[in-house]
Amino acid sequence: MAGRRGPTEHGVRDQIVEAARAHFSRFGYGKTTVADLAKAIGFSKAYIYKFFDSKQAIGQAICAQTLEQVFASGKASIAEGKSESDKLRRFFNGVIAASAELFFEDKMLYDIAAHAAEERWPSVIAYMERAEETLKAIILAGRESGEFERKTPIDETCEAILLAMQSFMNPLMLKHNLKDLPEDPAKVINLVLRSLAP
Amino acid sequence: MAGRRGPTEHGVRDQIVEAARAHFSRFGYGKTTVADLAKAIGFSKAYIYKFFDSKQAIGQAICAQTLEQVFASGKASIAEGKSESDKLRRFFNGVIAASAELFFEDKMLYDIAAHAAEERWPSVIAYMERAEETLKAIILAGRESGEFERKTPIDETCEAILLAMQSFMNPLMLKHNLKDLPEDPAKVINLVLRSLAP
DNA sequence: CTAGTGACGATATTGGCATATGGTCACAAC
DNA sequence: GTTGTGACCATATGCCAATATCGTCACTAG
Repeated sequence: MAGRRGPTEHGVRDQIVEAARAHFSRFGYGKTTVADLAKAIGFSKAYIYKFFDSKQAIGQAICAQTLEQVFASGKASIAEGKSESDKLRRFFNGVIAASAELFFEDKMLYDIAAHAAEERWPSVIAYMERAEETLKAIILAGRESGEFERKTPIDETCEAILLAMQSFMNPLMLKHNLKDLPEDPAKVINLVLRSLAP
Repeated sequence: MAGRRGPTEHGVRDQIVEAARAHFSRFGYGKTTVADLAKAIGFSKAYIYKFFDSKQAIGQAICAQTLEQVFASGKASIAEGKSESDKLRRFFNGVIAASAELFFEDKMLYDIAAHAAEERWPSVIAYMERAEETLKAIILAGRESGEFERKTPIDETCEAILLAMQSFMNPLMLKHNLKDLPEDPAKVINLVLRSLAP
């Protein structure tokens, strides 16, 4: 994990993350100081730096946590899918719905994610990689069952789909596309499914 | 035309636009004052306002001009296309190449376009509408010739394609996708063409 | 050794004030 | 009528000192 320090497993690290999540969510990243976090957990500011390289590293941790939840939401939506097409549709809808909810219900955390996307933080890279893995599994299953075409190289297919969905998957871009949810992503998903037809 | 005033055809209007283009390009929108423009054309600042509602209206004009050139670049690329698929590919590649060139060669003007996209200025709406028209013409021709499928409603097809290509067509989003040009858009175009297959 | 901190330097950030800028208007010249 | 402007106001911007914040380090306690 980038930006970490000291003992990997440690109660204080968890306390820091917990306090950071609460503060970032309520006051925003910019308006909370690491002194605030220190006060919240009852230690000195210097002690925080035994566990994290920087304030930004704490931001990374919160962002990773947040994106993890968004991703989990998409992953969970897959279960209800009856076919691989359906699973693909539900996966994207799930992720997008969770992202949009984050935007409306927890704007401060959303802004961290958007900033992370802009700066290409590892948490966003990891999030995209996991999305790609999940997508790949669905498509391979669909190819196996004859639901999808098999000619196009699998990696190109996955990359292309994620690029096409980028406007809705990437928090930085999604925020400019909120007004036509969920219709717009549905249109692109339909296009993607047409492109997957055997 | 939004933000305009006074005589539609007028030499001074053209002078203003010309001076604005030169100044915005060299110093940026923020760093050029309307007094600068007035001085450049040898009139008083007040006279500028006989032709434009606001400084932003001048920015709109420059942005419209810039996007017009980008669009024209894409439109011109179509001519060399041998098939409708080829035309579609060339159109997007042309637009994206022109946009990228603008980014690297005329960053100041690019920034105006990106800002316009963020604020949904009419010039950007018009640009997207023209792209949609052009795309629609190509697809209809392709449907006519049997090159493309005909089941999907034409408007949904066009909207979906533009949404899928948005990351590269929209200046605001393109700037985050410059590092993998032209491979990344090519992947999405391939996906789009697969989705159009009969 | 581990847990923990106060004090410190370097760098952001803020608040207020002077100035610059966007935009209007009444008016002059023709 | 059209062409053109200086003077003006309200707001935005730039600037600079005071302050706040980040991050480190030497150090203490057990």
